[in-house]
Amino acid sequence: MTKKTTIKDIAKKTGLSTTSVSRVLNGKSEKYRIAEKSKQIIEAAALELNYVANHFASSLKSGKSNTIGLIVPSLSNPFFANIASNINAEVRKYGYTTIIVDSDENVEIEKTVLQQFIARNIEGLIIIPCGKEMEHIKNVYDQGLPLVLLDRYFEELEIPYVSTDNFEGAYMAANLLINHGHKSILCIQGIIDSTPNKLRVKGFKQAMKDAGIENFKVVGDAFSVENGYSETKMMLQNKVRPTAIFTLSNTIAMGCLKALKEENIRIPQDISLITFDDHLYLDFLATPITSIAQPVEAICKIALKNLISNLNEKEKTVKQVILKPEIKYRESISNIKN
Amino acid sequence: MTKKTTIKDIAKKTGLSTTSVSRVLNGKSEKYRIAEKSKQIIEAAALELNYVANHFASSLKSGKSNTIGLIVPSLSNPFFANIASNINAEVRKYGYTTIIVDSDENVEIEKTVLQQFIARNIEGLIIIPCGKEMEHIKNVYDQGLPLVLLDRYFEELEIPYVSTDNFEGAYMAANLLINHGHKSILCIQGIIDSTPNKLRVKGFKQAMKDAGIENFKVVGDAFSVENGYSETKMMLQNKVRPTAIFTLSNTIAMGCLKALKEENIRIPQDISLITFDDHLYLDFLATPITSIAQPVEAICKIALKNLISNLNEKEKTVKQVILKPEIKYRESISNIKN
DNA sequence: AAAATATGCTCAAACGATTGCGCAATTAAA
DNA sequence: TTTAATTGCGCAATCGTTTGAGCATATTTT
Repeated sequence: MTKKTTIKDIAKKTGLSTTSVSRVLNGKSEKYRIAEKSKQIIEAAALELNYVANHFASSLKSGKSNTIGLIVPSLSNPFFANIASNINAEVRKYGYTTIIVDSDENVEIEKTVLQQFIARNIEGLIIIPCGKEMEHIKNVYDQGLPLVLLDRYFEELEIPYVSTDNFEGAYMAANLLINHGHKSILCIQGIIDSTPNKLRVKGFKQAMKDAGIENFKVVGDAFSVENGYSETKMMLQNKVRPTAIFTLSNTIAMGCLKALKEENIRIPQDISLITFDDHLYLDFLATPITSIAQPVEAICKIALKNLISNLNEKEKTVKQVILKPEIKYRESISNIKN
Repeated sequence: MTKKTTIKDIAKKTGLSTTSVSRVLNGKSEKYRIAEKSKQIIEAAALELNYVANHFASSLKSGKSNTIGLIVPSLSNPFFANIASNINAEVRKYGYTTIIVDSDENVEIEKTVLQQFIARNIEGLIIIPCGKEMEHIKNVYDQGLPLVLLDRYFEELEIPYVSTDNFEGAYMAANLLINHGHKSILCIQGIIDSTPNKLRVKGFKQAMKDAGIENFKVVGDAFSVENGYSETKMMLQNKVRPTAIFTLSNTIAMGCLKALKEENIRIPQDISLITFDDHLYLDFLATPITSIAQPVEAICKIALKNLISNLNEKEKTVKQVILKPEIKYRESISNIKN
């Protein structure tokens, strides 16, 4: 890069001090009584010299970075990509900049990124943790970094989060299957020790219990297409098959669909399917898939409101918000009552 | 945030100078002959005090940020989200950090973000421009910032890019329709003055011309679901309908699908469909949709290789790479020959 | 034993911005 | 006219690192 213009260059050119230049360029000319004329001269010079403030320098001195960090486990998961998009737009409204990083569902990367974020003096953090560990997050929170967990949170921690009522969502889903007469259900889960997964499984099991159904299974271990695919494939090896599948994420559902298609299993004639997470494309599938939709926009809006208020006020309030999911009823569930 | 540990704290604690601390912590203890013992003492202290280097300070002084910036037009578009995910992973391999920003298909935001990136001393830039303006990009490139355009580029500029052969892709798509006997085709395009769009339209028209077909139309103006939806809806008002639709992106296709479904138009019996951009879900649709797949992974890998080599060598080579797309043949095209 | 080399470490000046304090010069009040 | 208040601006320290230059002490070479 060619040498960048600094505040000094402008000072030299205008014959004013760097102090005045800085003040004008930060919109503090009123406060520090810089003459209107000087202001205009400085602004003109800045424009002419194509000045861009060095973020490092200003941030180093002022301690403000005007940046919100966002860590997501995987941008190739439409659910998270969508969240990223929403957060990004929302953050801008508050005058901050988002920097987004993909942790690739890898806790080590997550930790590294977190360090980098701190090194970059981010003012607030929105994070969808991988879900396996929490100490590092707890640490930065305790050190005073305002943050909000999204989607995956930690029940035992006193840290703000915004998520969906995963228990309820799964309970609703399972119940829907039950009400359609299903008595043999396979649940393909995601990351086993993540809170949403645990709660979804819990909700699922509770529904089973309440209905007195014992013929169910919970398998799988990742929120990925591969997991959905392989678990479905394995299930299909058995002579006795469940009548319905409940996938705990849209990626898992995608893998499941792939496996079913390969084996020519029809939905819902041969097997019923319901999944957590909604997506536009679910409507256009061979059989549109019923889903438990999370209120993504609301989650993002609330998370940000929450975060920003913690940024501004000293005393932190630990708001933990759980929003209700909604069933998007489509044609993937057959009624096999009697 | 509670006060962070600085290099000074470590110096104080260990009784050594900040210089030595800095050198040890940067892995330069060999080069500057710091005693092994001192090194260990310093490392232990850093660990104990939970030291994280202030990125602003070091970047300010050294001029290195170790950061690659990525600007995408919309993370809610799976195609771009996928690119972001790939780039992110690839960048990490080279030891850099990516910061991703979503420009929301808004040139003004794109300009602002670019300024912010410069203020943050990014060392390289990967950008999928909105596609409408290029001066600001040309400017930073001329000032020496290594960058690579992805997907959307500018033919007339001497700037590195990696993209797909859009002309060829569209030509192939159109030809496929023609070979199936289609003689009345609707093309729903994206951002009109973006290069990929222009080339796709050109390829489409060339195929029409080569086949002597005059009964075609090119409509639309955005790479969005809404655009696909409304253009399809409008088309459906007419008594005379095309026999095939060619959508120039997967978002447009999604909107198109929505409209077709609402009006109960079947694919491919009532109308055939082919789209640019592939996605896993296209396989599971009511009728799996034939697509022109771009080699996303290769694009990202090459772009990064390109960028990194420009980072390291002084003299820039302007590599402009065009990769071949591939047809993913599925069942969305009916044969209506004769 | 003196000279040369190696070893281990520090000084202090940057990097580019922000900011508390203070000082002229001008204007208003007494 | 003197004093007080206002206006307009600059000095210089500071943020946390990095780094060229240099300085003792210890070791090796002659």
